Amino acid sequence: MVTTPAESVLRGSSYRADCPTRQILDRIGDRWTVLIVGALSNGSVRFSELRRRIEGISQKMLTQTLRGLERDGLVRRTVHPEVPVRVEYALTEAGRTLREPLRALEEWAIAHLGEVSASQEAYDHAEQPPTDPTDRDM
Amino acid sequence: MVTTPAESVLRGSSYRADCPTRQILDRIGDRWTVLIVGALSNGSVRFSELRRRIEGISQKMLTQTLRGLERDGLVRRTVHPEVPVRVEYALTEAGRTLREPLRALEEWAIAHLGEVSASQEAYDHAEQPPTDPTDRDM
DNA sequence: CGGGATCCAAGCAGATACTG
DNA sequence: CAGTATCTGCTTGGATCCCG
Repeated sequence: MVTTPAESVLRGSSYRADCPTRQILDRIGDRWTVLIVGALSNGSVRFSELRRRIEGISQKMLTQTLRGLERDGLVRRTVHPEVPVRVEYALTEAGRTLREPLRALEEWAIAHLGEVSASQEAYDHAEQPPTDPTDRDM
Repeated sequence: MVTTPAESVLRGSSYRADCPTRQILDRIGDRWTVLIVGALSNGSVRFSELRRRIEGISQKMLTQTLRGLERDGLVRRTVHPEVPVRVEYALTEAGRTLREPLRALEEWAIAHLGEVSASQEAYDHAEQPPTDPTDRDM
């Protein structure tokens, strides 16, 4: 089995902490990042609007995740010094490029969530501790 | 660009806990799942080999994550009743289809990790608490 | 060798209260 | 409105021991 010298995780090579996938997973692998990127896909959104859109996210997590995205250069934060402060968030160019692979993942999710759920149910249903070896059927 | 009426997260529609992206994120959004799928991309791998490949994963997390993948129908577990027990893990058909979107994500990571890191450094460097307004230089 | 069970530490995340 | 700060609970995950 010839392995390419590329540091591709998806090829099965041994990878350490410095592998790209690992890095990016630490960035976007959390619960909210991908959802926020999705919510910003169409353009600038205000903080409170964002909060309403994502529903379930706490204000702390929203702020924290937005900070992370801003730090990564994926989201741009714009403060409008108006009467009540207005803050807009938007994807940067880099952030916009993230939409594509994320969309692919979403499509996979939509296409396969059904069988995944079915598999889960089957798995959970088939489980019983084989404490008694004499009763092994089913 | 016409928007489809689909419940697409990446279009910015409001999404709740039942949105597909949310579901799939709860599945593969953890630290190890994607890495394990990557490690299994080329075929069956034994438990201990898997553990060696991923490096940094504990036996508990490996077992736990593999169980989750098995439950989702993405990984098949095969026990060979040999002298010392041998257990092989392999992707199922559904699991193999996951490689594509994951590969897209990995490619994005490779292509953009540089600028992300640069952005992080710039962000971290520009930060200092403006506690004293009279001392604003540095 | 593969993995279940337990114990425990650290980090994640929610609720609340306060600021500009 | 858009945060920051703190306190705390819960989950995650590592280490260890033991079993088949």
